[in-house]
Amino acid sequence: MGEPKVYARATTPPDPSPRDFAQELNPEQHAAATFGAGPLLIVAGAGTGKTRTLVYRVAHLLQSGVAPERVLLLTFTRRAAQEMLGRAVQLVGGRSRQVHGGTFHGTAHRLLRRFGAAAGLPGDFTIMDQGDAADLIQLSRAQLGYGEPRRRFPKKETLHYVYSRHINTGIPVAEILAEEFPRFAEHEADFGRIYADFTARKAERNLVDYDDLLVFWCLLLEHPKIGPKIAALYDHVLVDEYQDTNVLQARILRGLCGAHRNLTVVGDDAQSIYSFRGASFRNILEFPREFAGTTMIALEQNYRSTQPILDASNALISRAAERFTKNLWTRREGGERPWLVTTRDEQEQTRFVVERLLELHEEGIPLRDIAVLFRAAYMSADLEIELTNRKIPYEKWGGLKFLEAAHVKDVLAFLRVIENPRDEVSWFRLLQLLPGIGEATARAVVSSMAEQAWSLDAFDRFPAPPRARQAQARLSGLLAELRARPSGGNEVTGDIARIRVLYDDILRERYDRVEPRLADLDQLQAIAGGYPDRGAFLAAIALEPPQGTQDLATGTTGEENDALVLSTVHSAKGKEWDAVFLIWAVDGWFPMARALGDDDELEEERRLMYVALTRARDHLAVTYPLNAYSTRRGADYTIDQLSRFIDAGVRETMERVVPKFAEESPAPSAEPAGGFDLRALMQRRFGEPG
DNA sequence: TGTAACTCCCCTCCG
DNA sequence: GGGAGTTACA
Repeated sequence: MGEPKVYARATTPPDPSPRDFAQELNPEQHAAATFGAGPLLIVAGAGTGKTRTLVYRVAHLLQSGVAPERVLLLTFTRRAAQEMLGRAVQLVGGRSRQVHGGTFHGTAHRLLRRFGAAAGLPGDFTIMDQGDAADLIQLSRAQLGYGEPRRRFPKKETLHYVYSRHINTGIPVAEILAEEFPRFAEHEADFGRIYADFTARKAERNLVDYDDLLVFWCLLLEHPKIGPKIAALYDHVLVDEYQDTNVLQARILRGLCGAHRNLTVVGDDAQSIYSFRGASFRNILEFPREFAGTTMIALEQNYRSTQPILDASNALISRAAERFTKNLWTRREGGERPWLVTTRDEQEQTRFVVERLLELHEEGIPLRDIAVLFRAAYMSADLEIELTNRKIPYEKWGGLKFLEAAHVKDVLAFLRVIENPRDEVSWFRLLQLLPGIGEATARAVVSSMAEQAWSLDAFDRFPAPPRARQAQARLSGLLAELRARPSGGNEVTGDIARIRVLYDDILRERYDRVEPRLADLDQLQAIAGGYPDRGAFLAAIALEPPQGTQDLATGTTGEENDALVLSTVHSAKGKEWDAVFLIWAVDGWFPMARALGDDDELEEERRLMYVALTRARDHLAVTYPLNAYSTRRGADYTIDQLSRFIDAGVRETMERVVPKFAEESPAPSAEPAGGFDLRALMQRRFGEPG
């Protein structure tokens, strides 16, 4: 629902004749793909053909007569589902397209539009993203009188985080506060009051946040009348990346599969990296207990990486405390050891990465088969500048999203109040765009509109301060005009164009860096062209936000332009490249400073680094600078140690490298506390004379 | 009383 | 580069 339809062909070719999958899979993969009925847990290490197995399992089900629309495939991103179903088409033909595939949230959305009314959820609800939800909580907070800056009170993001954590994990708020925010424990009752208001507010305003999508789905499934109806839609449910699901999602699966128990989940506990979304790797560890009679199949043969890369990865993860034991191995011969690269500072790290990737490129590796990974999006800033200077094309995945930019949210707010006149968050945002109207006035207007059933008249009549009058009239005229025009007919782009007649001037006045922001709006307009109506556009953009710059490129699919990939490790999940660079492998960066004091978080950082290393097929380089500029200290300082995860055992599996240019300027004076033999490093590959 | 301009501070990961 | 907190001004 609501996504642009992209079909490769106008007509479907005849289904291929049945194939013998035993020839195309290894014994474990084959057993998993052709498994019969009942709960199945596939524990699949990195690069062991997890996706392939799942694709073949879908194909097997269809080939053995299961109707495609009775199969549900839940994946981490919508794109992953499309990719898998596309591959299933190759195996068993176009029927695979009718398999229901998508994310938990996307599927929840589809089902709620269809069945939500019966449970008291109107069909035309608006989906809020995380920022919107926090803004709405802020309104609840102000309403209840917690707005005054008296004692230390949690900010809206914290309020929302605790709420979301409670919903997704089922842990009582008091417990979350005690464990993670002891300084706010005394405010527990206030949290409760704010959450009650927030929940009521969402219901009155017809707003639904990410957590609600799952909660409502879960509640519908547990509804005596509607639950069985939804559960009866599917005979088989398959879940990818199970290690990144939370207890709420597990509960949904119980409701969905309780009757037939045909549930297949695939995952790798060693790659669980989404605990901040309430996911727990214990979910996958406990699956066999949760679903009695589970069959478990482990995939350990790796088809991606060379053995030296696997050796380093295995060494890294072997320190993890709790896990299904598995050791990756490969039949691939040879391969060089991963490089551990010491540089003097960030600039030299950048220089190393650029020179080395150009070298690999000259050896014939396309840029798009090379990736630079990092813990957090901002860590690639220096590299991006250099790549731009050198005119090396790149695309960046993850990090600060396009949709979080203030000017984009502004424009979406116009569309949203047209779609849902009760959208308080968007009204609040729009009102503050008018000159002379700030938080207090906006709040007063919104509450008076709430009393008047959110009619546009109510907006028209409010006594704006004199200098806002003209803008008020223009805005009112625009909204009336857009609302009068029925949505549809591919005209969301037109809507945005009209909005911009009014808004571009506001943008110019309020923000700096006007040109790139206007360019963002051009892109937003282009994206909107792919959707049939405003509702579909707004839902899609909330549920499947464009992931990187590539998604925003208009018209092209990216096939013809060869570009290096820069990505956060999180966004690199499930992907692979011929050559991978992991930069900033230093304590405080990776693992991040705030994880250092918490064992669970530290373990997750370790798994995250494991994900990073296992993305590489042939070449892997882990780099770290010895000095950094710290904004906190306002000065250069020496880094204490490289990432604690790269301990002696891991270093043994790696080749130590110091870039040649390190010698062109004075070497760092002191050996870092982590304790490497710098002189030995200097002798390596790059340091050797000639 | 409320807005707007100013300063300071701190900064993950994502559906 | 944005949000929270502070201050000057209508």
